[in-house]
Amino acid sequence: MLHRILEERLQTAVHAVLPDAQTETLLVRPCPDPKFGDYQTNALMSLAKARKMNPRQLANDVLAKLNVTELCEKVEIAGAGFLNFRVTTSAIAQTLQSATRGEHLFFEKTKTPRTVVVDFSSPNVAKPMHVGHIRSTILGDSLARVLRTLGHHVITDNHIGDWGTQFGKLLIGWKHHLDQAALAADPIGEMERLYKLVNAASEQDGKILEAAKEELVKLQSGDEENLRVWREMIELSQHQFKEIYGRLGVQFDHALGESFYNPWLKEVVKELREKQIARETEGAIGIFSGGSLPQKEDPFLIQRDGEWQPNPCLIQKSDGAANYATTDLATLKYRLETWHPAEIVYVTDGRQQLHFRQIFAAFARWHPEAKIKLAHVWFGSILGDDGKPFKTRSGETVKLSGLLDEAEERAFKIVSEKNPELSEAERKEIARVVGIGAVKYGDLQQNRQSDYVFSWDKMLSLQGNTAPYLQYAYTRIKSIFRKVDTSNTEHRTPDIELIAPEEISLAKHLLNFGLTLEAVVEEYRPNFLCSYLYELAGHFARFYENCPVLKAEEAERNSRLALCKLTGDVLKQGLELLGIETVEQM
RNA sequence: GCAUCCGUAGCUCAAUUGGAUAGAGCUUCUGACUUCGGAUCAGAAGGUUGCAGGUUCAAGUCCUGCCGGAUGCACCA
Repeated sequence: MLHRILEERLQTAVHAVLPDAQTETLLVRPCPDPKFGDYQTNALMSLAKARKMNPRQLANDVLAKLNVTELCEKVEIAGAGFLNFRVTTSAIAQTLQSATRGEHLFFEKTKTPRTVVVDFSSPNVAKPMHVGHIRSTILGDSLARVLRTLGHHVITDNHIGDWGTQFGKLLIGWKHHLDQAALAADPIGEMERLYKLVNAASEQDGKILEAAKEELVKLQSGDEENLRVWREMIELSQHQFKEIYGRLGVQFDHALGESFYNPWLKEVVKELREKQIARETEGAIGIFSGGSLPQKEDPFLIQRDGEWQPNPCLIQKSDGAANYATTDLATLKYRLETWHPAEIVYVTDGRQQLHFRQIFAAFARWHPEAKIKLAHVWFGSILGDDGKPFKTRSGETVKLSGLLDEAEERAFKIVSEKNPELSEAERKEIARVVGIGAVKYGDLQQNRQSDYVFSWDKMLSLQGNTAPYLQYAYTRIKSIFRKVDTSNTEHRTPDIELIAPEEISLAKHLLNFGLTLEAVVEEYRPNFLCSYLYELAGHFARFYENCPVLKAEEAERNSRLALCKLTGDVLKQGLELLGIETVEQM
């Protein structure tokens, strides 16, 4: 890509002036404002600062050594020491040309592929999936898609909650209050009812809580009857997962639930005790500070009344049972030994930040030889209009299936209004793609770390910066190609000439696709891709308004057709990376 | 109390991690060719980035102190 070549030239020039300069910092980025140029670098300023040089003087020296004559019409020094590149339209056209020949789609596969495990979604057995699961599911899926497309070896794993203490209560409910008819009609609803029933009862009555704990112990020690019920609950839940993931188009390579790691839990605790990373505390076993980290960065310390107090991570409860942390450590070790990843990405909500800091720090002490990047990709909470954690008026969470239903219904109403001549089946299919796309885009489009104010209208919005806007741009392109005689394939690799300003800015934007994908992976933030695609659709819409394609003279028409084709390809690929489908017409 | 995150236009959010004149959408108002698909496009209006200092060529972004909010802090996951 153009910016890569500029980067290489810049690095050569800088090394001619400063032989010891660090290459990684010499980056070329798109200009924030086209009036400055197409690409810029600000690296010379920090370089000059570190060496106490005059930044503009350094820029001058570098510029004298810089050879980009065949790519740029001019390179200017601006401000405190920016270097602004104005590239020639023929250099842009050549890049587009190579794309029409199928050599690339404005991105390059990585030269250093890594194995990356992406852990996301993680719903609980016997509970309905609700809006809270959507962020993890969609974020994780999108990150996995982008990583994979850039050439990394990705393993997705759904760490299902199938082994928690909730099963004690569920077992009590199942044995004493099960309504078979309700279970047949709505298994998740019935299991949820049972859980709530017993949970409420156990808050009133300590005996019920005790009984629930006993059922749990029986389950975990292999009681036949309890295992049978437990398996049935999982089986019933699988149907729900399958349905939701099917609708969302999300697939996992593995779905190793918490129960999968049960056989290793004792050993994890034993090893950690032997290595003196964990020790007994008030009957339980916990991991304490290793003392190697600065106190402020140590996740096993907390400041209380001006003094540093232990903040242990418990890996075994006083009743001898393991917990969440134990399972996570066993999981980590299993993944490391099974898949040998260079990186594991955990997509969960931000409330688990301390937990993961502890897990990562504990693992580093447990297996100091392991060279692995552990990333907690966290996201904000879903809030109601009142700024508090989101609940419906009756105190329920919004169920994911209902959300998706409503999204499709709203989209169906709009499609039917706009295109009543389409058959119902066609409108249903378009509504599915548009509705689900809107929900996904609404989520991915914002910075994941921001808290999330839930609103039906916003989540299901079909106007403005939304998936339908991008999908619509795509259908306009497809519509053009329906009107072209496709038996004449001449338009596929025509000479591309960029003359109109709308053509040029559209073409320039296409070149930044790869840069965007790299940023998405670097920061684990698909919203960069959303912004990119939204701008791309905007550039296309302006091009479309101002540059007739089919009515143009042959050479110009072929050039513009090629531009349309490439825009369509990038839109489709980009949306696909967000997990969003496209339709030919809508 | 301590920790993490946040406070940006009337509302909902961006801002490529320290870069140039803080950008979008929604809302409001004005306009557009007898449409290569109007689910579109152009324009206007809207800001002391919570407050006060500091660091530097440059601060929404980093540091300090306040104010306000969310979340987490020992046997839930």
